[in-house]
Amino acid sequence: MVNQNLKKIAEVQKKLSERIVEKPLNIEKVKTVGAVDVSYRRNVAKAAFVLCSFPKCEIIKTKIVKTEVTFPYIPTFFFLRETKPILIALKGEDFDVLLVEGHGKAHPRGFGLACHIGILIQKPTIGVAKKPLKAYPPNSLVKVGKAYISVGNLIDLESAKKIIEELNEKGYPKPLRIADKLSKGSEDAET
DNA sequence: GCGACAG
DNA sequence: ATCTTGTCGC
Repeated sequence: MVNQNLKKIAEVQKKLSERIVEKPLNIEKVKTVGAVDVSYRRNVAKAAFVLCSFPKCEIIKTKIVKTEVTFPYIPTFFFLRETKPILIALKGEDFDVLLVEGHGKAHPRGFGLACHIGILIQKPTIGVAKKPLKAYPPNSLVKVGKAYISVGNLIDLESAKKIIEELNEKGYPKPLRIADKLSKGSEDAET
């Protein structure tokens, strides 16, 4: 029964949420910001990674990796679908803070995709989503423009908010807009 | 079965 | 997210 497994996974999420470190991040020391977004086409997940300078946000590099889709989308279990393509896209990359398309702590069990990625890579991560989930911990969510921001790992909400405000462009953080556009791009000229 | 929420 | 016709607003 899939639901029983999800119940167990939900318990794991709760347990892992205790390992999230929420602390102020010295923005003066943030020089680069990374961003990841994933799009889908049939059974292929296309993850786009964008690296930009901070706070000027000049694009330093971009990258796209394709992987096979291994899991369906299930609300509040988004990480099952996106973790693998994101980790592959991040392989070998460096940055001071990472923006993740999806919620962080603003999740029913306080452990959205941005937290999951943040625990795995042990670097500051910020969750950025277009819509809020139905339930989330009090004071875990803040809106900047059209984006819903929450803590991923190794940062607090105030620091995260400041960074997103710096990167805000047309209501959404610039590097994620670019990652979104890239991941959806139709540069299909391959074998 | 009903209810239903990131992408 | 993706697919995809039609309609509304600028």
